[in-house]
Amino acid sequence: MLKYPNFSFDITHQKQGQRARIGQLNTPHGTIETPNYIFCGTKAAIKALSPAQMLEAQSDIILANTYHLMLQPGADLIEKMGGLHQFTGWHGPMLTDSGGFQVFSLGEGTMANEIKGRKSGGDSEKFKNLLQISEEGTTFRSYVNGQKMNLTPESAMDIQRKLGADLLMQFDECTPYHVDKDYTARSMEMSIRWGDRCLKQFERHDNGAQAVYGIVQGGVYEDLRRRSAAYTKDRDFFGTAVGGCLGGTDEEMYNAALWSLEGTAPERPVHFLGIGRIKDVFTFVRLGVDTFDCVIPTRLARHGTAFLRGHPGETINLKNARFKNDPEPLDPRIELPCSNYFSKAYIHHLLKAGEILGMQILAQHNVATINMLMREVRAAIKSDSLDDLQKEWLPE
RNA sequence: GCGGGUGUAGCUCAGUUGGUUAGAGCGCCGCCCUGUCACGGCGGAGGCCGCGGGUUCAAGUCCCGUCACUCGCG
Repeated sequence: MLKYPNFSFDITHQKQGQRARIGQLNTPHGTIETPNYIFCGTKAAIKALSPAQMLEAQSDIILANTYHLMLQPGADLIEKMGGLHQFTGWHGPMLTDSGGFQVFSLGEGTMANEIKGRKSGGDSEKFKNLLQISEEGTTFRSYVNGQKMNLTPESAMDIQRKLGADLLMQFDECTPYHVDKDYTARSMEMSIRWGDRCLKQFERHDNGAQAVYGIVQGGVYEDLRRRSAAYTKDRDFFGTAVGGCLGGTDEEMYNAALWSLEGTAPERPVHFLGIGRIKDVFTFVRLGVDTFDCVIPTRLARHGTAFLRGHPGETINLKNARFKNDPEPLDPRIELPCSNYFSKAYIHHLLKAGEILGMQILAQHNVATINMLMREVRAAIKSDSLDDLQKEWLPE
């Protein structure tokens, strides 16, 4: 039985009858307060931001991706370089995703495209790299050099062991949206078997430095979600992650998450894979989610969009002409030049001129804003004032 | 002064032997992005085709004139 001696999750505050909670997630590379947000450094880099800039923005934890790093530069090299912490210079807690999502995204394109029936923006050639999904695992072509590669539950765990992050994900299949319940059920059952293989492989090399999360699948179907949740609860996972397709609407997403979380082990940390707009944080913190990860803060930043506290709709598009003459900074409440010094006019100009600095400023601003959100959410859970805080962040 | 070239979208240019609502790239305006193959994706606005005549059923395309810019020669 797996014990995870160097990890623990302490729930320090939870009001009777509510799922929202404050916790401390302890890892060999430090402790983070939860709820918290894990920023995506897919290829062992937060796009446009250095570790120092991430710390300035008060980030606690980041994530990297098995799939991308196995292709380039390879898990063996990162192991040789001392693991991800040493390699990247990020010395706080880290999580690695298992590569399961890429099995899906390479076949289908992005989640949003798939749900909305778009096929990856017209360039479907880009997404024909997936060769096969079978009980054994997956076969695909490297987007780096076209080489045929494969990923199995065992190899996903071995690679994550070499990468050396603190928190690991089991290998799973992220079930698409446009498949029937039968396919979703079979996919979920396979992810369960894959989860068992992951735990077995993990245990074989376990040295206490890492901890594994099981992933709840089951698409948008209540019985499948509950069954998958019961499975993760029964196994020796350190944490529970909610993954897969959650549906196309807020309501579908809420239900899928609810069904996933109601039956999971309440004492384990809960991670919500791939979700993380401001409204989602408010919604899912109330369901007991402890950590989020999402590419949205950094991707939107690179595309010119800033998260803004108290702005209807969460974001503003700095490329809009209305900011051309706007001398005000983004948000004086954040004590960083990215938010309280540079004018919107300047950021607008940088984006229009194609200067990298524009993306850097917005990326750090978005990260800092989300971190401010998480701090305030934690405080609000403690003082039982989430509703009021939500009104401040998301006015009508 | 003589000879040649060029004038088409904000910019740089395509526009077949004359033939439907004149195109592209960039720029401009806006929308999109939820376990990142992503400084990306989608859409929109915008043209007395230098100007004036003419030939023709039909002219951005041919002819004449004119203006501007440009190159060469005096």
